[in-house]
Amino acid sequence: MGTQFGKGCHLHLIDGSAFIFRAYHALPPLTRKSDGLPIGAVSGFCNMLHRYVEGNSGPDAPTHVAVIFDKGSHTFRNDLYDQYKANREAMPEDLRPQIPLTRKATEAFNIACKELEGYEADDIIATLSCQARDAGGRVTIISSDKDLMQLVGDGVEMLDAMKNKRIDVDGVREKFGVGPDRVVDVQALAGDSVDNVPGAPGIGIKTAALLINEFGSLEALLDRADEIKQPKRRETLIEKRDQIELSKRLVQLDCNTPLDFTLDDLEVKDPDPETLLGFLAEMEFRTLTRRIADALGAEAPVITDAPADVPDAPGSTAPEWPAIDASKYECVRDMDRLRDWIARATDKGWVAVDTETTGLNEMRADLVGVCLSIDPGAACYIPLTHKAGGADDLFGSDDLAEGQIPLNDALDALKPLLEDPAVMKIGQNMKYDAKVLRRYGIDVAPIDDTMLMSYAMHGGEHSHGMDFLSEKYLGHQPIPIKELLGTGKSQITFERVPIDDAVKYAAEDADVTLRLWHLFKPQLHKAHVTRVYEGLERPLVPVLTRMEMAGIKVDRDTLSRMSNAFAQKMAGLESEIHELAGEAFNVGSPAQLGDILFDKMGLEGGKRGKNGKYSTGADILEDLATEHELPRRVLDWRQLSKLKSTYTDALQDHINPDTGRVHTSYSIAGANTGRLASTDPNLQNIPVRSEEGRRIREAFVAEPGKVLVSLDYSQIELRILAHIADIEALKQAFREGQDIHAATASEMFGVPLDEMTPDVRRQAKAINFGVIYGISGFGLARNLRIPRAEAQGFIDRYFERFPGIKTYMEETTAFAQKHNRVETLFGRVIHTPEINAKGPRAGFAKRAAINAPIQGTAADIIRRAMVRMDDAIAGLPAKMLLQVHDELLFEVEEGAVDDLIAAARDVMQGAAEPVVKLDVPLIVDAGKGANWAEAH
DNA sequence: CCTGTCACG
DNA sequence: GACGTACGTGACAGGG
Repeated sequence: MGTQFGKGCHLHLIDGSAFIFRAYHALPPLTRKSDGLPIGAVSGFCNMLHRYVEGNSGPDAPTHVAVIFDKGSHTFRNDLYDQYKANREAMPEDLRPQIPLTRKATEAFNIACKELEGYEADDIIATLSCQARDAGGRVTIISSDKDLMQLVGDGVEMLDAMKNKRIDVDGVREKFGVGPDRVVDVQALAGDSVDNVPGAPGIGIKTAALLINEFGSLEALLDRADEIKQPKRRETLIEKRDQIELSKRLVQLDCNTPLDFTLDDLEVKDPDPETLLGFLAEMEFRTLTRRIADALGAEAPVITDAPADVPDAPGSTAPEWPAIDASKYECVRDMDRLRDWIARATDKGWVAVDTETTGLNEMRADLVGVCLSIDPGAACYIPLTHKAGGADDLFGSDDLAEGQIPLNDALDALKPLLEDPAVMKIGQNMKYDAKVLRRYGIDVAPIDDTMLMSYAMHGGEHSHGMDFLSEKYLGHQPIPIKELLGTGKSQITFERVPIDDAVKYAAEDADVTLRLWHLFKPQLHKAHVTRVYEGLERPLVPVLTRMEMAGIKVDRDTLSRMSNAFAQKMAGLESEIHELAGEAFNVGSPAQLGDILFDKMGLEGGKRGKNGKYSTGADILEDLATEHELPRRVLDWRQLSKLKSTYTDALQDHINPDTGRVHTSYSIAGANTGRLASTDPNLQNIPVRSEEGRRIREAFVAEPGKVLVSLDYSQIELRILAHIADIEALKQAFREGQDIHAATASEMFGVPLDEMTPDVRRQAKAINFGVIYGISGFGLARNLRIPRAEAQGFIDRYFERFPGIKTYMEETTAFAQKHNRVETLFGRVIHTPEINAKGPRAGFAKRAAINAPIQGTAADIIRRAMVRMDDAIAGLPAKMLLQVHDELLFEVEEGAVDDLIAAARDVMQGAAEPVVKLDVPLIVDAGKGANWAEAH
């Protein structure tokens, strides 16, 4: 052992990605029994590794071995050619979570596992092959990928593990018609549809080989292309020379990848039975565990058959868990202890993580401490930047408290753990912690999030905050943060909390989170929401993290000027209003306004709300406006007041001084239907409907040299309704690209499309939206300002023309009444706990139940688009900034606008597939401009 | 802290 | 027959 790689050595290089895909496609979609984790590909992968190891006896056995994986979707080839591998299908959603597990499997077999950001596995294989060959050793590449055939020769061979067929120089010649040294020339000409390498159109492998053999090399061929007799072929070679040369650079493997290890690190090692069997048992591979235990002469660990017994009732925790006891948590104050925790977490494969900070704004808050928890009851707090002097120290020293690991030392130690692909990081609302840590240079991954698990399983049932979940599912009330920080004016920040108190609070949070994870993880499967969680909730965390941290540039001067203009106009309106009223009062007070309108002025139609005050909503003032001038003035004043206070004033306070941009925060688990919600500030309700309001969007601008691009789904909810309720007439109208509201009106009222009046169309539009909302005669009447009976007549006629809609509404409410939930097309569950209630609440629940699958499916679709978007635009100088339910807003360099629109539109229009094949096309409209008003 | 109002999809 | 209703959000101001 320990000899240097050289003559007599034999290196095996396994193409890990090929193994994974083979395993995935060869096996049915197996899941782990206890929790439903998809596991088919990992199982096949382990079987293949095992078979490989078993077959490695004899004189030809390798002395060195490594499994090589791809890493990152963007490589230097994408820089050469942005369409490289662009038509690759997205990774199946149930495969993605298995990828890190195959790395872990490789390590469990004690085989070196190598990858390099920005490089394909093929390049690493090429580099190692060259190194091994130059050192005088032999190489076997275990793969059947033709892209690797250029490496064969001089002691380098390939082995197709499936067919157990060796590929040597003759094998390559058989496949390509040329020797390995000319394989890239042939590939450059023939191209590759799988990797989207263009090549020379009309020339395949056969012709390419013929030409290369005739001219000797690609360069000679291109230089002497005019000698070719066939005119078509000659022209192609001359015209497409650039494209062919680019293709060669794409297929040419890089033998000089910067590796951070040497061949000697790849020496064959025997597996450690305990590690390997432990991993296999954790995966619950019964047969394979037994087989390998036999082969190793070790005892097979017991894998229980029963799924983990998970209590659903509050307070009934698993019996082996210790009680939650805040006095038992460790305070980590030196590097030795920290390293110990990190080692234990790495070994375990998962760790609950919670950060403590100076505030709730992730873009501004500073890190104060980090907590880890590995087992129920085993949690620690690592204080980092607590200040000396307690909460009652009025002058609060700025010196750091004693006994804390220097921040940078701790972060350096934590970074490998938090970024380790083989260790699951568990959090409650992990986006918060990920954003904070991202500002300290740490990219937390992979992650699980108990808040999102609860959301996937219990959406609509209850909230998903940690305190609530702990109380309900663990029967434990965590220490309220108020006890540490106080409230109101005397509130302190976490850095002022004495470390001893902080340990109890913070470590408890990590402990609770870990316990919730243990409870929830196996339940996802039973609740049939694994796909939803894995595909629609969890992957959004890194996407939103990037969007929120990018922020959007907002021009303060524009807002400030508008504020002043609004203030002036409001002052003018206010004095007019006072004049009309005959006295001064607070226009902004609905109570005072009501008294003026209905008591003092004696206008008709005063309705008192439940607090005994007159109602003065916009619809009421609108009605009064025909009788008196004052209500119109109030309406105008209110509009300006809204625009000023909520937008032109408040938005300025949200401009981050460090970035000059506004960073919203999206809550993933905020809305019942699966929609996102935007807070601090809400950038999903920036005015657009009124001309005056829309101008606020002029303050949302692109950086110099860049453009804002907006893409939005056209009528997505109506399209989904047409699909779900299966309304042929609507589907047809969408397929033909008709104006859907006009088509509806035509169908309902028998008016030909070319005779349609705006008013009839408007009514049909109101009905279409009403249907999505769970239509009622009252609601439609109010919206259209028509008598209730007339509205009911419209609805009746609508149902007559589109009976499928009525059926959908009835079936959906019946389903909800029976199951207490409804579902989207993608399996998102929305609970409807009020559906069987008595009284008006049932009506609310019914309409919500009708609306939820439609709104929710639309929400799922744009979530899918967002999850795929990063990969789709990876090669472009563009960033996704905002989501507004059916719209995505990007900031992109001017030159790349068209490319971005094409790429993003593709993703959005195809976002339902392959899980759902809609009967209607999804159409995405695009706009661009220097600001959001122009782009939208 | 709750309510009314109003901005968005 | 009466009851109150279009679906989903978040922010701000007023008023107790």
